[in-house]
Amino acid sequence: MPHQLDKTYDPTKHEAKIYQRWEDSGAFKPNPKAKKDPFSIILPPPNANGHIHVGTAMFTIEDIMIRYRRMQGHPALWLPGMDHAGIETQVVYERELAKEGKSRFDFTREQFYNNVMDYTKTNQSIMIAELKSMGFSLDWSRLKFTLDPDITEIVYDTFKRLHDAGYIYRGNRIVNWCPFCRSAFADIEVKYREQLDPLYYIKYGPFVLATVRPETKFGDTAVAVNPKDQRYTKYVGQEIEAESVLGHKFKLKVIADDHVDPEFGTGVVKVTPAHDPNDWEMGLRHNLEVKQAIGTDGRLTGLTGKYAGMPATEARAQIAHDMEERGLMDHIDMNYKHSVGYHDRCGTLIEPLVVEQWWLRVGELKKPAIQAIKSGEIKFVPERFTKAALDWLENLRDWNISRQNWWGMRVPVYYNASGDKSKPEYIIGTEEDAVKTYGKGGYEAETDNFDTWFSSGQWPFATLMATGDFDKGSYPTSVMETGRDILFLWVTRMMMLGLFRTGEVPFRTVYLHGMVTDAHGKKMSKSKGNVINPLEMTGKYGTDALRLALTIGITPGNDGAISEQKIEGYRNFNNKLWNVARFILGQLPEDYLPAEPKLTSPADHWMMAKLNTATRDTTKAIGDYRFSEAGQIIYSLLWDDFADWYLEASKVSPNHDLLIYGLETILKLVHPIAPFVSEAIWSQLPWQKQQLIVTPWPEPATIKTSNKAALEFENLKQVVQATRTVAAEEQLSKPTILTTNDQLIQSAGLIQRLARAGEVKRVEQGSGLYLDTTADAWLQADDKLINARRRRLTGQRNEKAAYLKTLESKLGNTKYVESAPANIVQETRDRRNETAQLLEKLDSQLKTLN
RNA sequence: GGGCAAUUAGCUCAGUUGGUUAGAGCGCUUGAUUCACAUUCAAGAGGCCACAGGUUCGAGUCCUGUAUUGCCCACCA
Repeated sequence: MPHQLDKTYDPTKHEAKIYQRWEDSGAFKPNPKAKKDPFSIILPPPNANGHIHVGTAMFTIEDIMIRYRRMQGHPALWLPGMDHAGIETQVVYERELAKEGKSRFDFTREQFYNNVMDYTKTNQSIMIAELKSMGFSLDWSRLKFTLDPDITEIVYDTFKRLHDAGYIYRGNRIVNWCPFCRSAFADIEVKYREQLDPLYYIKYGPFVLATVRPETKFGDTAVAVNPKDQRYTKYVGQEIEAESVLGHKFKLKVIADDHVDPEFGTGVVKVTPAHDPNDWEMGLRHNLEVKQAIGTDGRLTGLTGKYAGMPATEARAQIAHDMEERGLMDHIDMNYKHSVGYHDRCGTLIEPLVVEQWWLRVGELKKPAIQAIKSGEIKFVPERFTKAALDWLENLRDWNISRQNWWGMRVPVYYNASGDKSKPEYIIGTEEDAVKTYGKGGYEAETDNFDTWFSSGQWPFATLMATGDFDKGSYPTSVMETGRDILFLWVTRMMMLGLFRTGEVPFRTVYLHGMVTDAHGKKMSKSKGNVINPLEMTGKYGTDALRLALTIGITPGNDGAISEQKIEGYRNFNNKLWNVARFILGQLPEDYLPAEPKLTSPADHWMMAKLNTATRDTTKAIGDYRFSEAGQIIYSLLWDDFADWYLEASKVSPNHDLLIYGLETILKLVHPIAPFVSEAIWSQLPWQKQQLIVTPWPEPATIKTSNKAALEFENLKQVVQATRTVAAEEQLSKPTILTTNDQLIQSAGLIQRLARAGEVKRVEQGSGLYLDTTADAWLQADDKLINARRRRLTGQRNEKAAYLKTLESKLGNTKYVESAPANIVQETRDRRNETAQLLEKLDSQLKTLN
């Protein structure tokens, strides 16, 4: 019997080897022989621009589902991928460049792209190694990258199909422009921050009006008032003359528009269609000219005279100052609080600008997604996100899918530069197509890239099409598990694009996890210094410890706190499991082979019942996405039941087959959450020829357990615990237990050992300290001891008496007896009887003291 | 402004459709320990389940309202 298990479990000795063995054996690939329905999850592709973080480690949830389904006999596919993550990677890379005092403008666009590609590829291999170290049973043979040629081809094809269906258009509209990235962004990529800014009340001909942005006044093409505002009715439709900060006079139309709030400022607003989304809308309604005062570089344009070339932020103060000098400033409110948009990736102030972009018309596109949610074809865990997703989709406006960044997937468009007006303005396709259409040199390639979410929004079907799994039942995928924070950014878009392209939902269930926070529920951030590095933790405590810490005590959709202390606790759990195995294996005879366990002692029946219940409950919990609960059930099964009671009991008379059966069952149950330690122990079982990862999921045993026998052990436990309590409180050493119960006597040796009792004696009539159990057992005690216990006994007695009273009044309530379910009422009756009996014993005992 | 969470032991959190005297881990107190594990064992203390109403035989759980905290969305000249 090879049972040279170390005294403690050392994860570093096992993990890498085990992972290698799993991968080499092909266990991560969906088993073609598995008979059940395919189960598939697409890994949300991590951004290949750094190391994994605790958020990435949360994909443990997916591994749990995959391992569980694999063991259950489903062909389970977990498909890994890597995201080029467009702007995010570019920003990270540019930060690196900045450290060397460089920027992307020190390179050609092509050089830059190639450098980022190298950077990404390097990071990818780091990332892959780190994902492997987490124990993730991803099928690496199917690894995909968002910029792979086959993926790109599929994304391009979708784009063409969308275009042909009339969902794509190119338009010159106001967009969220980031002057640092020199790119437009979607509304959802703008994060608003509340801040204080001066609110300038400037003189505009006959008006005084409030503005935060005097620097945009060169782009003003009207002044607006509310149509109902009596104060200004006479001006509506007129032209006013005002003085420019540059000295000259100019004229502006006065328009009436409902958007203007008469209560705000003076009720007059300058209208700058080129630099404000609302003004843009007003411009459309009133057919106003669009004059661009700020360029894509964030600097003032030629329109602004001497201010041209000045960054907009600087220009503001300068212009305000100059206006004051010229007497054009009425006053300044320095306490104006409002929220201002910043680019969520690079943190630069967003400049609304009018720039031509590619747009996705969502009006029709979103309908099937809305329908799929409403009909329940796509379910959310937790459920409350259903409404959030619906609301978002219903209010969704056209999506700007083009980006002017340098790192990304190019929009596959070629423009007509042939001078031949009979040819189309642009085509969608390859360069070859462009040559065919426009002739050599007769075209210009689009330089815009796709919004990274436009391509990753196609990830489920694109990856499966590229690997050839699409038609083999892996699509729709079973579950999409990802962070709550990208519900709108990613999940809803996958629904729209997936349904458009395939006619089917991309996934049936969306499971959203919350954010991982520090020990006190605070967001982790470098500046706070509270970041937990998953690799540091797994190195110190083992991967399984981290995985358990990310599973237990964490609720779907809610933030979950994690601390080194918590991880350490689960390291201890793994060590406990290891030592349980060490202990059991150490006592097996040479050449032991397990047989079907026979239940002989009450402890056996009790343990078997516990194992069955836990198996059933764990299975149900995992199936219902209650992973935390599953973890807790197993934790308690191993530690509280198996180790603390059954193993201890087995020391008196071991039942090897049941010990092994219990150990194996626990290893199977815990494997999805703690794969390494369970596999490490499993590999020590010489009769097990296949790896645990591919071993069938346990089912409740068919062997009959006796409730009566199990209950006997439960009684014994209570006697033991009650004895321990008294012994601990009164500092007794080896107390004598008296009992009138023959069954207890049969387990005398066991009780003696577990309770550290001196003797267990059969008596005709009990005396001494009655142990608070349903078994008839007493602790032999002299008057001194009983007197010492008197206060406690009285307390106990009063507690029972009060409880009995509530039970009796409950049963005295006819409404309760009539309307509560029969089994609940019966339970109450049983408890009443038990309590009454107990009370009687306590009373008679107290009487002997008087 | 709209929405969603959360509020339960000192801390971090469970508590599945309403039904035992509300649980866990950590922390704390006391004690133990050659015999699988000090990454251990045993025992203990600690809770008006945020507050106020309501529904019900019965509420931590359902409803209404209030407060505090966090998040999301929209608007802000």
